[in-house]
Amino acid sequence: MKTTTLKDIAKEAGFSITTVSKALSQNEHLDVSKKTKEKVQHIARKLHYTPNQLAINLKNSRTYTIGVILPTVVHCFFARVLNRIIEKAEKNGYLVIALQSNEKSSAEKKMVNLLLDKKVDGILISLSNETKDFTHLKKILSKKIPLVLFDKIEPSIDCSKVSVNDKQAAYEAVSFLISKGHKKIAHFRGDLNPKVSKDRFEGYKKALIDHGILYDPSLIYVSNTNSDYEDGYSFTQKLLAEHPDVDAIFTVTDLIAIGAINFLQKHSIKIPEDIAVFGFSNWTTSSMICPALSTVEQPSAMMGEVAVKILLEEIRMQKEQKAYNIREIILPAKLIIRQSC
Amino acid sequence: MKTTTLKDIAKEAGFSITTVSKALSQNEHLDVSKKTKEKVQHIARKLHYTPNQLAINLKNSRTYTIGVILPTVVHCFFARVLNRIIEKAEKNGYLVIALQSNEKSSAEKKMVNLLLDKKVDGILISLSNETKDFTHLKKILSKKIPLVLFDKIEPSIDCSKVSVNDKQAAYEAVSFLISKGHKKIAHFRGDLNPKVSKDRFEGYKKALIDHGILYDPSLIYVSNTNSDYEDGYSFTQKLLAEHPDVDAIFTVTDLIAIGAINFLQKHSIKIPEDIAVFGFSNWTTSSMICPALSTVEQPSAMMGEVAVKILLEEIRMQKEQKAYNIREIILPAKLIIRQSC
DNA sequence: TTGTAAGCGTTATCAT
DNA sequence: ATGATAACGCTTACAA
Repeated sequence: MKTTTLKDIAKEAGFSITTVSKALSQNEHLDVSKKTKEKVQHIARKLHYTPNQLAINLKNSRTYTIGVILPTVVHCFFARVLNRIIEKAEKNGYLVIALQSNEKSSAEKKMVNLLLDKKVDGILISLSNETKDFTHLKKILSKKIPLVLFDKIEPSIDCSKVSVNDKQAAYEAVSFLISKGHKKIAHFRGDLNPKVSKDRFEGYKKALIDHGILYDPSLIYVSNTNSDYEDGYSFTQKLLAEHPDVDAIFTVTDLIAIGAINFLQKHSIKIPEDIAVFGFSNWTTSSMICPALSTVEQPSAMMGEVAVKILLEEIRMQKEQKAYNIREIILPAKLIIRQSC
Repeated sequence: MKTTTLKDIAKEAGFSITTVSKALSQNEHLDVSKKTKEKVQHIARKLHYTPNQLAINLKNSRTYTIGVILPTVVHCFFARVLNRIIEKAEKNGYLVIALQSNEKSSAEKKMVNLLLDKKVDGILISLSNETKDFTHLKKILSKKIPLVLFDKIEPSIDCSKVSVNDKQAAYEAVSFLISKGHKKIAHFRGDLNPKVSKDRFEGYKKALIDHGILYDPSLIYVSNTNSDYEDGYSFTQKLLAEHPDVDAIFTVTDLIAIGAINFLQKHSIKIPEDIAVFGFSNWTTSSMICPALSTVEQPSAMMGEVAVKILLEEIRMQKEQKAYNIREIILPAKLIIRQSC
């Protein structure tokens, strides 16, 4: 069964396509007599008319679609962000095309092109760890497509950004450990590139220094594989061998922390009495293991919400040909203290 | 800077739009002289021409976009499925619009309409628990849009389906518990509606019967809130009060099992010596808690992969006006035995 | 109040 | 080998 178009309605109603279009338009001040309007609308309903979005898209050069590129959806944090992005976008009449870079810069670039081809109205990106060249982002901007970076952002790019104050959160977490009497605090950090990893590391260092504890580089272990959990486990083993007197571990992610906890438990080392553990991210898992992991709660949903909100505003401004200022939002994270410290 | 169109190239090259279109087309046997072709392609590159997909979409009535509706992305299983769907779709030139029903039937219906309006080429749905009326699915089919249901499927709908053999997996899990000597096995099940919950329950029952154990309805606890974890915890408490001699618990999801484990641990009940626990779904968490949870691994990625594969095939057939047969794939699940039993 | 015609950017058909 | 024209379905000046 062929889908009905304005033409079909026009034929049936005995009006021109134009009049039918007007009669069906939301636009109130489009002179059509009440009678015609009703007749047309009635026929439209009878024939199950739905406007062909493709045609409207072409006409308006808008798709009411936004694209999202994130490292992966199989990750609590990103899943929560995406969840809120989809919800909020839909509530505002936008659909979301989701894409995953899997931390590959090349994939990210390709996906930007796909979205540009698709003529999405705006793009949201959480950069891959690997991304060091930003021409693809500049390309988006040069086409005047609104772009908002979130979580993994790049300061040098001239677009709105939403991120979490990782450094501050790490600072607070380590300060908390210190306030509990811990003095020799190891840090299991992530690779150098992602800004978040660097920020958390710096927060750690600053907390030590501010509290008069000497920063000891040998207490730092860098995870650059993708197996956080295993790294947490093996780093702890190594750490205990190298620093038997360590009394706390602060990790860059919960997963690493959980690996650490499992090693400690397997070797009957008491948490937090012998060694305290502090994670970062508040994975679902973290509240369910025992001892439950103290960690930093990142405002994931909030991040998604703010990112779409800004993007949609920019899309609107853009459409109305108005200039808009880019915004850089830094959301606060908060400590969640459980039993592991 | 205005985006370049065929018109711009035509003007610059001194050819008609038609010729330019032909010169740029993939279609080889479209008589254009080698010289013109090269000239046109050169100019196209110079002007950074990219075809306007919107126009092509309108022309072809295709969008190379598929829609996915699932209960939520914030769930290991669905995130993994979605992950693979996105990947596989993209590899085949399709983009994915993701939508979440949050287990609301009304939302699901609305989203189907959104996707239909957007003229997606095909739709993938994992039904919400609440969905009992299927007119929205029939609407999709009546428009000849390929539809594939996965995981939460509805047998009565005439479309392809991909699901997991939940009943068989539950049967094997419970049989395993029995083989380990457990005789009084409780079951924490989910609500009645989702087919998966029913299937797992039936597998449980069948295993008991087949092994000569009397099915005792008082050992069944039904979780119909959305707080699986808490239910697992409180059900265990209740269970121990009502059946102090219970020796194993089989749960409909890992989350419930983890709730149970935490209660048992808090009350120093040994796992699996006093009570064994068997979950279902293999959440990431399950391997990280202690004792690590024995569970059923569902082939999530495989499910996503198979679902898109079938959908894309049907889209192709549909486009070529060929008839196709619907397929019903049932994927096997496998037991993962860890320390909790 | 209603209708004609042009246009969005592309491609297919049919001349030339 | 190249090009004019129509068509996809809709919107919107501009006429009538």
